[in-house]
This record gives sequence, structure tokens and C-alpha cells, in this order.
Amino acid sequence: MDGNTDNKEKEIKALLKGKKIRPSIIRVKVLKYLLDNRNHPTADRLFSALENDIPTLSRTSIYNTLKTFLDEGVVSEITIEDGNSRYDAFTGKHGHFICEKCGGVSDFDVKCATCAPESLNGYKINQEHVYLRGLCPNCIKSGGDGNEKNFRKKRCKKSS
Amino acid sequence: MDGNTDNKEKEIKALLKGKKIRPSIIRVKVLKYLLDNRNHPTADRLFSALENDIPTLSRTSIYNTLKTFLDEGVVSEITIEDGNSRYDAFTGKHGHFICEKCGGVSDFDVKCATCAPESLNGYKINQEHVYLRGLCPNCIKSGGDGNEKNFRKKRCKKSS
DNA sequence: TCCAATTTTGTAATAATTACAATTTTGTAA
DNA sequence: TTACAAAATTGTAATTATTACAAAATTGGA
Ligand SMILES: [Mn+2]
Ligand SMILES: [Mn+2]
Ligand SMILES: [Zn+2]
Ligand SMILES: [Zn+2]
Repeated sequence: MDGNTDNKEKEIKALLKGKKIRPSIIRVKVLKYLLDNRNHPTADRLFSALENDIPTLSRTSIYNTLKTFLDEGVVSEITIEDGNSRYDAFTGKHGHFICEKCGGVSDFDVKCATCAPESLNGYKINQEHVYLRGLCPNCIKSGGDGNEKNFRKKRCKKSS
Repeated sequence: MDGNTDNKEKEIKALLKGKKIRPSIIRVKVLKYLLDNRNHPTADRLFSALENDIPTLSRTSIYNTLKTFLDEGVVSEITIEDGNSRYDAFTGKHGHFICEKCGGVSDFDVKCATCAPESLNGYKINQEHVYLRGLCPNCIKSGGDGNEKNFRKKRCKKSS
């Protein structure tokens, strides 16, 4: 609990207040986790990461918090793989890469300012997502030749 | 059952054989549906569309078929919204737009040949997806002002 | 302090997908 | 054609992420 941590918490609270979200303990901790860890966690990963810190935490609260954040545009939802939404508090435009072997999701800068063509001028575009799937350097090194069959996610059982 | 239909079926069977997939009745009908209807159906929509035609059809067979197609690259999976995978047999590079009001998914041509930057040169990229979310012209006309809160999919009950 | 509004929690319900074993269908060799 | 193994299909049950909902706890201001 040094001054630095204190400062960051103040910033987070201010950020939430700016969006008319009451900065409850859970909300602050969820947002802090997302800002500190750019690992695009699932709701369940968030729960696991915070349950020690907040012993009374429930999964529903994580979902509630994320829904609030989504509604106010504090986080965005990444549906890069089916069956597991991931969440991102970094709001600058960027794309997401998922490794089909280790499942890790990382950021990258998309080349183009927008991928939407003029043919969509009758549409209102609210969000733009660019997702890549493939193999990360680590997994290439450790044996993957990159020619495996399409990765099929197994439903990933909650870790314990 | 005109000659045209016959012809198309032959093409589909040839396509499957070329991928070493035995062209069973279900597989041919699923692929035919996907080629005839570019509506990016969910597994359940496919089931509903074909169950009259194949009275003994089971949902598991739809899933089995789609998994086979995915493994051989005959279709691609669209995870533009969480909780409902959609499938596309059109393999040319294109992006997908989902209307947050009516849920319709449509194709568009992405501007850029690739959105992947040079910074990913240590990665092997197998797939590239561009997803847009917003409002389609129809839904804009019929009242949506485009400033609604983020669309949150409700789990969409199987249409009876 | 007190109270209404908000947040959090626990539990049950929902629904997409998968696991799996039984049944049916199919290709082919005899 | 017949027989049989391999492949495909089916039905059912299990899994699991998410949502619904009502009760309990917390909170901010009067
Ligand atoms: Mn990100
Ligand atoms: Mn498409
Ligand atoms: Zn990896
Ligand atoms: Zn629409």
C-alpha cells in the first residue's frame, strides 16, 4: 500500500466516477486488474485472480461488474473464441492475436485506420474488431510446426 | 430436382471428395445450405433449416458435420458474438458486420489486404477476422438512433 | 443515526456445446 | 449378392459459461 498504489487507486476511482459508476471495492479491483494485467482475462480468470483478495467475492459480482463496465464503455468484450468472453480495459484501437496452441491473447497495432469500406456508408459502426489466429513464437519454438489441424477449443474447465 | 440442382449437388460432392470428406447426405445438405444461404447460420439455425428435409436429423450430427468441415477448412467459424458460433462456407477474404438490433450478420470487403503489422513477423498467422458491430440501414430507419447502450445479447432461446 | 437506493451474494435456471455409447449406413472384398 | 469392418448418425446425458432473481449486505446522504 505505498503512495504509488494509492495514486493509481485514486485515478481508477476518478475514472469510474467520470462514467457515473460508483467506485465500489469490487469495481475498483476489477478495473485495476484489467489495467495492470493486459492479459484479456475471462470472467472466471478475473474471479480466480481476485477471490483471495476479496474472500466474499461471487462470480455473479464479476459478471455484474463487467456488464456495468460494458454498458458505460469502460471495457470492451473480446469474442475471439467461442464460449469464453474476454475483457479489455485498454480502449485504444488495437487488434488481438490468439495462439491456437497456448491460448494466449496478445495485442497488436492494426495497420489500417479502419477496415470498413465505403460500401457500408448506410451503416452505423459502433465497434471494429480485428482478430488473428495462429501460433505465437514460443509455441512455434516448442514444437508446433504451424500445420496442425484447426485448433478446436475444448471447453476449458474452471481451473479446480 | 432439375438438372441445375443436380449439377450443384455434383459440384458439392466433388468439393467434399477433394477434401477427403465422404459426401454423406447430411454433409452435402449442410454445405449446400451454407453455399445457397449466405446468412452465417448458427448450428441451431442449420438444424432448423434441415430438419424437415431430413426427418431423422439430430443436432449432434450438425455439430459433427461442422467440426469435420472446420478441420478440413471447408467452412470457417465466426465468433462475432459470444455464445453463438456461426458458420460460413464462403472462403474468400471478407469481413463481417453484425447489427446490434436485429442480429443480422452480413459480409463486406475489407479495405486492407492484411491488417497484421510487421511486428508480428515471429508469429504464424492462420486466420484473420474483421468484425464490425453497429446498426444496419433497416434498423436505423425503424427507430434506432444509434446511441443505445451497448447491445447485450440475451441468450437466444431456440426458436421453439 | 436512519433509510432508501445500490451493490453484492447464493442459488437455480438456461442454453450451447461436447462426450459417449448404441445404432444405422456404407464401401468393398470375397 | 453377401458379409463385415469402418464410418456416420443418433439419442441422451454431461459440461459449463452466463443469466435470472430474490435475499442480504452495504452505502451515501438526510
Ligand atoms: Mn487488448
Ligand atoms: Mn461471410
Ligand atoms: Zn502460444
Ligand atoms: Zn439490423
